[in-house]
Amino acid sequence: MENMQALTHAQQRVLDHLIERQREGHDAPSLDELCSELGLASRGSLHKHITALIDAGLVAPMDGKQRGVRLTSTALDDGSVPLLGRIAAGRPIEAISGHERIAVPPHLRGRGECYALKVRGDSMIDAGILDGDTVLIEPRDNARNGEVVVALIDGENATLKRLYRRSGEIELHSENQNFPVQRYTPARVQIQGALVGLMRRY
Amino acid sequence: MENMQALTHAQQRVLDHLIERQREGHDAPSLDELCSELGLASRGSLHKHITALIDAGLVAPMDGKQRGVRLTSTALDDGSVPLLGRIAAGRPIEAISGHERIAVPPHLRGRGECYALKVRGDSMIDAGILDGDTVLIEPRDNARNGEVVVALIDGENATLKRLYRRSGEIELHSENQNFPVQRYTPARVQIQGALVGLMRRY
DNA sequence: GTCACAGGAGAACGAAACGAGAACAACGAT
DNA sequence: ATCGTTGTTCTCGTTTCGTTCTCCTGTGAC
Repeated sequence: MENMQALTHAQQRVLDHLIERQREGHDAPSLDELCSELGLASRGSLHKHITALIDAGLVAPMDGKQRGVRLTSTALDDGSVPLLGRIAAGRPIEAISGHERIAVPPHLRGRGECYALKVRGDSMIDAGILDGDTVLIEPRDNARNGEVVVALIDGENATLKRLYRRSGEIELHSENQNFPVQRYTPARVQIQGALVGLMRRY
Repeated sequence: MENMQALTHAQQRVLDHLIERQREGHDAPSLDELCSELGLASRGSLHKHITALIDAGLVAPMDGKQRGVRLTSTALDDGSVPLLGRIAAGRPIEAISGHERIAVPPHLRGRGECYALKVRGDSMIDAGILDGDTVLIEPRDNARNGEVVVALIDGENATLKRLYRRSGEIELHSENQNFPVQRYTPARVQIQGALVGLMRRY
């Protein structure tokens, strides 16, 4: 946040590799291991980059400890995901106070970043999405036919619905017989993300 | 949480081996046994690592006792849970090969130990439990009225059903109109666990 | 061209990790 | 009592590792 000067090419490459490593569950490496993984022949060069990353606050300082190369929480993926709010049919997303986060097992997440929403209401009950469930949303602006998406209508109302494209129109299906199918012109519907996972506690 | 300094390589290796051992049901080893299993030649070195793990709170202190190497509960709790098999209506649980485990966020777990099952079939679809979902089961031999349980009928068939007690009988409801309600005498129904969580990937 | 700079190679040093081995005390079985 | 096993503690040498240093090379700006 404070020392926000851009990283050089090589520093970025080291950081990317560290993040990749951690995502795959490897433990903290030694400098020699990192060297061979990065195709370097000298620890000294690598050490320069790591100290630069420490100065940038992206890597935790390793005070002489062996295998001390660890990512800082900012760059670190601790398996949690921001819980942004509640979503229901026909209302905008209700923001949840503060910056709450919720733990999510890796296999429920998509590839990239995603966020969580609490479901309010029974509008998707026939899709097995109940009131109180937590859904994981991968931010996207497009979706395949039949995917469940967070759709923003007229820039106002965000809802969780199953999306179909039919002859120039967009159909948003509530999976609940009591709710009618909604049809809109593509211009009115903006896709904000797609459903990639669900968690429920009993 | 308190003394959370990273373990060294060798310490981690010892800890991993101990966890593996315990998960496979072996009893507590002696230092010599551990040495040969780990490929070490000296008890002294191993003992140093074990005391380090004790300091880290991952192994219970063995005050001179023989075969006193026991793991702390925190060491065993890596946020994963055994994935025991698949469950469907009317068939016994299909064991899944090996000792597979699956990561589960802490808030989905009940208080104690629990395990995971993959759901096969649509018999609980109206309860929002779909084919392919992963359910978290807390082992118990009793349940409150209306809870979803893993019930073993006549010691043979395990199913996931909603349980009600009605006038001396036990009713097992499939949450699917196509499946009839099953009624049994209490003697024929054995409760194996209760549903505490659910995960689904899209 | 000169200059600055990013990037890498390699050597050297001190500290820590690691494992071997020996020695000793406590304990159990024979 | 005696012997073997086990936990514990110690020293010692080797390896690994982080750190620092100097030196070399390419590149872009001036």
